[in-house]
Amino acid sequence: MIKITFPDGSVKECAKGTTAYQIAESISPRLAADSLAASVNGATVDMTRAIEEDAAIKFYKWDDEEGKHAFWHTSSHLLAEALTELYPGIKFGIGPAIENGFYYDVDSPTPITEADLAKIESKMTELARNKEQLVRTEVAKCDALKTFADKGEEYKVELINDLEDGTISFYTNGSFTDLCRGPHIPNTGYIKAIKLTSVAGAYWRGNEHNKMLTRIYGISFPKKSMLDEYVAMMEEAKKRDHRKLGKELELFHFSQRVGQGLPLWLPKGAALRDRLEQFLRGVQKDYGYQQVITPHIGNKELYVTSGHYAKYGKDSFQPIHTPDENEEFLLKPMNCPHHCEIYKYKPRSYKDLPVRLAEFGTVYRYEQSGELHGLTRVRGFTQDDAHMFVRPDQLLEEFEKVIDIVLYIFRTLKFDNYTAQISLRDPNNKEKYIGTDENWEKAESAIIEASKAKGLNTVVEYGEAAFYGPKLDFMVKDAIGRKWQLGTIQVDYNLPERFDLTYKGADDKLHRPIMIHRAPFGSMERFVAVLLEHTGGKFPLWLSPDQVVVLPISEKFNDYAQEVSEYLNRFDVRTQVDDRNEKIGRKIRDNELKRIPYLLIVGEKETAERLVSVRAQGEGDKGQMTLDGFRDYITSLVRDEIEANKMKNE
RNA sequence: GCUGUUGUAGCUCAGUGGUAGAGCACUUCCUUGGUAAGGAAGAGGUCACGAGUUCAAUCCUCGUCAACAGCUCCA
Repeated sequence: MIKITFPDGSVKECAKGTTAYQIAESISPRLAADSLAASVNGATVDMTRAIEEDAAIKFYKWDDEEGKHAFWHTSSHLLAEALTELYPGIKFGIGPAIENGFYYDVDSPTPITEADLAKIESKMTELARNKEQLVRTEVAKCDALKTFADKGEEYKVELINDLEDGTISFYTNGSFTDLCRGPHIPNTGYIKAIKLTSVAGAYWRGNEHNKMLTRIYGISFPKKSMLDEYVAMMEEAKKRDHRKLGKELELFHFSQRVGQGLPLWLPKGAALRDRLEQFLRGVQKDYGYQQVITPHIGNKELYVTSGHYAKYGKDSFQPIHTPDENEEFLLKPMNCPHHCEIYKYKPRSYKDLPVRLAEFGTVYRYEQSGELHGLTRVRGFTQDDAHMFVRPDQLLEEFEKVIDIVLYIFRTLKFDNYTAQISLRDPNNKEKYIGTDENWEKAESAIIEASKAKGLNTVVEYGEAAFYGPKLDFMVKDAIGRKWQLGTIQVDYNLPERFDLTYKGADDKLHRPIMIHRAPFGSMERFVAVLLEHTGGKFPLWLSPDQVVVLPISEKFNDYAQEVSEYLNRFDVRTQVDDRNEKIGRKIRDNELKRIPYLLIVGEKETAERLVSVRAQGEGDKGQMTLDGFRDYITSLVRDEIEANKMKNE
């Protein structure tokens, strides 16, 4: 342990290896921490210098987030310097490092477009070669204000005004001085490869009532080869875009005439989705779920009762009126109220609980037009929804069971790169949520406890809860590194209250059940999208819309090919025949590109001896098999894919 | 929703103030083949939609719809 004494007399103990930056961060997330002169184990240490040195060393280990952060942050200063020289009179907003690179928001007197990026890039490269030091100066807040006010930097002035009183740090590289708390890399000479990726509009401070600034995005690396790798990766990611693959593999389609964000599932897409549904139905049956079906619309009162109408009513598809205008119905934006009514249709005993109601429920939400994106954000989608009504003593166990289902699904589909996010309410804005503090605390601790019991690697996010309860969200990264929320599990004390749900206890009194909402896929649409990008369209065998295509060498063998196909289909192996008048090489190419898992080539020899020549996707020729042999082979592969991960939860 | 960009054949894209082109896909014919593109011919478009400017608009202007990127949002 290292004992650190700060000038104000406070003492902090840190594990050895803790970086100065981490220490500074842990004391105060704001600028004040930077200028601390701390006493470490008796000796005085300039924390600012220590932070800079940490950063300087760390970017060499490129897998270190802090190091990358410092590197990209310095790059944004370099970008600003280049802009200062190229665009006199330009004003600066903020210029942070982000997950992949950096940006700077600017207000330029002359517009900056994609076409200007090359010019700015070469200016940056030129400046970087000067190996400019990033020089730190510290000034009083009032002096800082004056400096930027004199230069007409209205955005910086606004930022400084929001800072606590005291000393403020500036960093200067070449002709550019910025308000900044660091840390940086030692000099700009380390930035060897720069790519400005795009220009976009962004509102000042993210508020659409503010002025729109120009945001210039870029990424930089200490080596040219690293940039090349990054560019190659982005190109690969583009190939995996689910919108592109969905078109190529004929899975889904959007029609302008049907409407924005309303996907049409094509036969192959529907087959894929159907497989996923059957799979989940099977799992849920094992866990004691009961399937229900509810209508696509519901009386507006249902949502007034649930509280959803007050919260989302005006931003939703507007009510449908009966001809006599006496009643209003909403397109179902969620399934919970319907399921509450199913719970309520008869008196429940404590012996009946948990009641687990599942439905592939299609819901409609009026998402902002600018937010729609392929299948990941749509206006009509189907949730793999279920609601568990449990007694308080069952809450934890039931929650853990749901986690088991989610993890089983992730294992089966090989989603290894996921994170579990505990989404709690914003402690500073409690009025945004409904329900009592007591219930919120109970719900939050149930989620935290269950996650711990299951050994999940979790992050906690405040302000991410639903308005009626906290959530455990499972996030996966897509091919381009974007994070998507898939599975979600939520604890809810509020809806049972609002719908007056009860059960008769052993004490012959009425008690209130607790509700768990959950959707392990999130929605069928989003799940298929993420699955597409995850697999690049090469679905596991059991999910493939077409599992096998039979390729006759010439038309003479079409009859036998047909016979093979019919035989396999009888055993639920999804098989087609490619009887086009094309050469075998052509048929192989086309079907490989369609990512068909198994191709069966049949010619003279196979027809005579009732065999098939097997070719596995991406693996080439696997030799000949008898019909029965291939059937056994493929059905056992399918069985293994689904069963393999099942037992690991115990 | 906001800002910007885009919309030409089923797909990927050229192109022009005087009503359009390529490659792939499609159809027909030739070819009957052994593990990633055989050959020939043909068909296919209200140039997203609506209005305006013009002798003339796919092209210029405005509006609508949709897609893309970013911001904001996500029960």
